[in-house]
Amino acid sequence: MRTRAERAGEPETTVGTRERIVRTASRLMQRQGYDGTGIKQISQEAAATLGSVYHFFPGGKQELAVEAIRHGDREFAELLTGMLASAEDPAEAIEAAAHTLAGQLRQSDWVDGCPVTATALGTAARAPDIQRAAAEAFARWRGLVEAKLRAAGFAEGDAGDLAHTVISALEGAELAAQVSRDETPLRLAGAHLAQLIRAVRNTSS
Amino acid sequence: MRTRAERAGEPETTVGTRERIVRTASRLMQRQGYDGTGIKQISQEAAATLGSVYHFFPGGKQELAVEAIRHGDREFAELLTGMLASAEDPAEAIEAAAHTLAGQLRQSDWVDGCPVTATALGTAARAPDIQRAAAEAFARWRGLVEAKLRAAGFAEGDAGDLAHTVISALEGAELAAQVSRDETPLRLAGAHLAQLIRAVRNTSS
DNA sequence: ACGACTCTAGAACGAACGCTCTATTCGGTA
DNA sequence: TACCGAATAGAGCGTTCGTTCTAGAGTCGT
Repeated sequence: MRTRAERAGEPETTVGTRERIVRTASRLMQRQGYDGTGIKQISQEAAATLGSVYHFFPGGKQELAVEAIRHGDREFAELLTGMLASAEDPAEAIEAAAHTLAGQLRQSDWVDGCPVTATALGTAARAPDIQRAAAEAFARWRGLVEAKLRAAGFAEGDAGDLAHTVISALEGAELAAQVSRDETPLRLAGAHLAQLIRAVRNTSS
Repeated sequence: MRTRAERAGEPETTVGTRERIVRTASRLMQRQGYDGTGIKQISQEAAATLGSVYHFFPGGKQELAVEAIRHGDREFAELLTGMLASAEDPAEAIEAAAHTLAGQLRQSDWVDGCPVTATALGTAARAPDIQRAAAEAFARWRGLVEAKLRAAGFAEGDAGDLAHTVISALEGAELAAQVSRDETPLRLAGAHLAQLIRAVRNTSS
């Protein structure tokens, strides 16, 4: 069922309670992790009540966390799609993506890292649902990079392998940058990934 | 003051209470994160009492977390030193390191990832001490890789830059492998890092 | 006008949290 | 032997946790 605001087709200025809860949960868990984020904090910052939270997510905190990860997944996938489209050459596009990520991370005062890592880490053993949602997110992002490489003429195997390393390296570099409060890891990862992509292109031609 | 067992020079079979607490805290926080790990759980699994924990760590949970990260730092530095010494060629050594990490991760049923990431993530904004200890760990590991590259003849700038990316990529690949419960990210990261190192060596010669 | 239903609202529950406190045991030194 | 500080031991503090519960407000078809 949709709320009045949604039915009226109002713009994003007013958003449904459920969506507000998911967005808030995603942002808070991204910053504080699963255990560091309380349901009450989520409901307060989302301007919702506990009743609403448990109405929309009868599965409780775990169900909410899964939805939060899926939200972060979609969010980053859109961002990545845009960044990959910024240049025809995949090496250039990925280096640009690294710089964009570095800028956003610095702008948030090194607080907003990967939207799924903090939530997934530490819950993997306890909550298979959360771990699975995080794995799906990684796989989706990898698929976007792979498609970009395939479109640029890379062979199927090379594209898949490179996509794995691109996502891993970006993820790790964002982590290192966040912990060190320094964008150098992301800058260097971007440059090295571009160099690696070009090296693989040359060896396979 | 040291305990009787330590003074007597007994082997690792008996270890002091303080060390036992630190090791347990490091292992638990590695798996469950900072907020997911309780002081009481640590004291129980370390076969110590709450009184002992607060006797050795009057700064409470935060002080204990800093010591836990430092412990993980030293532990991984030793592991990395050994892996880097396994081959003269740094490219081979790092690829071997990735494989070793993959094996250990799989062996722990994808539970024991990086010993500092889970603890540092989510506490960065709240606890500067913890964030600083994690940053120091990353810097130390990077220094080890840089020294290996320098010893193999890489120029200072190239070695430092590559070391950044090696640590970032290994970190991210371990994360991806843990979340996906699949060692492919670590295997590919090792192969690609070796390829990247060789490419840099050739361009600078 | 009216039941049916969705959603909002927040008090209250037991459990667990980090931490403080006092009491007790123990080994080394005077 | 007497003593002292290190270390152990755990009851209990106030707070917060995730969750449940009942009550009310808003909106629809009929």
